[in-house]
Amino acid sequence: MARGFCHRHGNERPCSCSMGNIYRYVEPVTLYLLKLKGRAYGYELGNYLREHALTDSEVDRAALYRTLRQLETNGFVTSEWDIGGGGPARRLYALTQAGMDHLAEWLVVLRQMAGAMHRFVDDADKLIEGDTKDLQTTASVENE
Amino acid sequence: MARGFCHRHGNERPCSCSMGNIYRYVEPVTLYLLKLKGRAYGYELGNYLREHALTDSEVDRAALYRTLRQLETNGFVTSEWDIGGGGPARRLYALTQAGMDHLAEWLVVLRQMAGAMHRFVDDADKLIEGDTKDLQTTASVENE
DNA sequence: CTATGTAGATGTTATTTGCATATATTATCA
DNA sequence: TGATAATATATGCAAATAACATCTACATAG
Repeated sequence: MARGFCHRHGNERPCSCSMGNIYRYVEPVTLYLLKLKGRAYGYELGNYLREHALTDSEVDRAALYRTLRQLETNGFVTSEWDIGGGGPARRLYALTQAGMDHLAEWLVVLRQMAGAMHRFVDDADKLIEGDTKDLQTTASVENE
Repeated sequence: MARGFCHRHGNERPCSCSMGNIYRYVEPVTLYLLKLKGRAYGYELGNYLREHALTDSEVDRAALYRTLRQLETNGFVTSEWDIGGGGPARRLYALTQAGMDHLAEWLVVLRQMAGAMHRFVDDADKLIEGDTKDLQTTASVENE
């Protein structure tokens, strides 16, 4: 639980990397990407994962592969080998109906969390108004 | 990573308890409560923690105590024993300036995360429109 | 004196993650 | 041809976290 600025993402603003480990929400984002792409393999999904990430923390490829296997165990995705294309064999994943429903469940949870987080930040902002230096302003000035 | 409805919080809606373990954000909420209450002891904070929680998951008292000690180690709070009042001795905590700044850092991070989460949910909602049963509607109907 | 509630702390175990590494196939280029 | 780079999946292990149970200690009600 070090201080908020991390070496990976620079010093413009506090970064979730350095606020203690925050879950990376690999599962919902993976389900979403699978729905978006129709069918895809792990390595490919790994390339889209970052731009849809919910935190600053990058998702480890190992975590993604493990998540996909777990999702399959739970019946949320199916997979089959794709030997055809160039390069090493790929395990093609696709969402099941259960997976679609599970994504919908995640959305209910995440909407709730986003709301709670937003309210918390607003409340806290009102509370500390003036008592701390404005981090964003300070940082953007430092960056000129 | 069981399905989304949990035994602790009933069946009205999917619950973060059952979506795999999601961090409980004990640290920022603790910092916020300390700022709000001025000075307080762990057991007391434990009673307010739930209503300010960012997830459905309840916070373990042990986790709260450990977080407070950790915050002290990092210089974000100070503590002293309060022997005076009836009952067992209480360890009274108070925020330091560094703790205030750290809370401000958390707010930057959480605001960012809340935004990302909100956008994610909106995007995904558009994507799955119609493909899944509407969980909230279904649940509220089931509950009549 | 026992039970209960308050208050804080610790130990054990399980899960999750990050990092390093293994393995295999194809592509590229000298 | 041989070296090596890129693609693709997977596993082992250490460290961090979390849940749950347990423990000490004090006060008060009955």
